[in-house]
Amino acid sequence: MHDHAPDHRPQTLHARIRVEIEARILSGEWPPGHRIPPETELVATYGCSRMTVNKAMSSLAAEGLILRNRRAGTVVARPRIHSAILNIPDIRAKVEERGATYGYLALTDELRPPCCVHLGSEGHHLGRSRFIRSVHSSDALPVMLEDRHIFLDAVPQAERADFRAEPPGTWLVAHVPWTEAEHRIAAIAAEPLMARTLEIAVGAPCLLVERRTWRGTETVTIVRQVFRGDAFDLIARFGPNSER
Amino acid sequence: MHDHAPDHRPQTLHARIRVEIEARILSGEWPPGHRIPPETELVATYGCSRMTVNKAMSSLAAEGLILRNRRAGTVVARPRIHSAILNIPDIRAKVEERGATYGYLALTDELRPPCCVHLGSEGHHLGRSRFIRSVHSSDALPVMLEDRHIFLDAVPQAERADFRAEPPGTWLVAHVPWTEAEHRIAAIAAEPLMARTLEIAVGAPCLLVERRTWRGTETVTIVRQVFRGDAFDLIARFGPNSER
DNA sequence: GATTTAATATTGTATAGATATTAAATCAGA
DNA sequence: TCTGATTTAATATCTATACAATATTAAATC
Repeated sequence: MHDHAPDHRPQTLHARIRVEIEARILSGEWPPGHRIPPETELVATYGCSRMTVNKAMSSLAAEGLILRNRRAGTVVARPRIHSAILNIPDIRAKVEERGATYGYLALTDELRPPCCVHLGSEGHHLGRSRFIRSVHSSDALPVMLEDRHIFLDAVPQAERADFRAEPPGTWLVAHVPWTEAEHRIAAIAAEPLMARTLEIAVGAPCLLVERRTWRGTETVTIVRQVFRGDAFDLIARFGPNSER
Repeated sequence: MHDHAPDHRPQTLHARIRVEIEARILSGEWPPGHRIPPETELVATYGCSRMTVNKAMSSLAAEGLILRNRRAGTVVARPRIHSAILNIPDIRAKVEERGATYGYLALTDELRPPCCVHLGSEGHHLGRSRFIRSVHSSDALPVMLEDRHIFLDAVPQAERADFRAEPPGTWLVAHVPWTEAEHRIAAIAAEPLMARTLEIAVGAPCLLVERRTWRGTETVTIVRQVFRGDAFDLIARFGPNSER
């Protein structure tokens, strides 16, 4: 096994500038809304021409990580909702968007010792986590059951957050900057516990969404959501030039 | 209603070059693998500097529409599989990747007159279509039932294609260039016909994927796929800098 | 004080030229 | 025929400069 984190130092100058700024954004050092130094200043710090800085910044802008405006300058973009699939963490917004009343109830909320998870191929060691099991409802009809781990190494503030009123998903999108996510989506039959909680028959079809979210290399959260099959669809749109 | 196709002529030179080349790719005039004139030649045809051409081409490359190599030149990329969700059209590849034997059987194959579809909000008028209902199996176990329309206005060659041996999804990815797609994913209970075809119990959970695919403004295909819930998952990965 | 006008900072676009990097093509030598 | 060195075509990067577009700020005017 010869993989010491393969030293992805970029070869070119504009790429170096790009990743340095990107790193500051992803690490949270430059949070959404933070103003990025103007090109002239970056030219001075990196000792290169403005075209080179411009190339780096343009590419970050093309990725949606920053917003640029003439005279107004450049700021870190706030994390946009990526695709409709990622909308699901914000089930509250989805429910309210339809004019229904959103409801949330935490059933379990506890700290868990470090554990190994086997989602995906190899088991990665993850630190302490806060575990929340909750039910989410639309107009008093329970539509989703959620088991969520939030890993405190990545998000230490989560230890003191109050999840009795605010759902952890909502709290996370407000408090944690840029993330990547991996999803597994499947159709399953409701097990007795799910069926009782979601008020459906045992064996009724449910949509299972398992999501693991990262910031950089650290795992932020792992969620397992079970939706009533008759109440929720996922919508996703892709294309070569989608959502740019 | 004042929307005469809002004249999206680009304001800047590099944008103009970009969309002109993009148009040739999306229209199929330059199919996957086609070699694009080198920068020096484009400089001559557009009468601009090489940096300007380079900016246009770099942005197409960043979007994955073209592949560029020093000395080797620039070619149109072949439509890559976008995300694991879009992998599903290529169920054949998925099955064979696991070492299983892929099987395909067309149950219905007919031409249908122009129709209106109501997927999404408003009903768009779509022209004649070829309709194929088929079963896809893994090691002789039926795992997916597919109803597909291919719209002949967008893909006239589809009228003469032979779908007895080759699944229409496979044929499409090979013959139709860049597309966008919209998906709806849901969990449903197997209806009697599905249950009989997929050899499962009536009411068993199934994953439903409805996909509508476009090229430019024309609808290429609309598919409705029902997967055995116990046999298939979807995997999707997203992030600010995913799949670049 | 409100409104218009001018100055200014910042990004966007474009040019011309220099050099570096890569990989295909060609050719020389064994 | 194979191998290895050399040429060469193409993209990649970088610099320096100029001007354009635009939003903010400051000044001037009513």
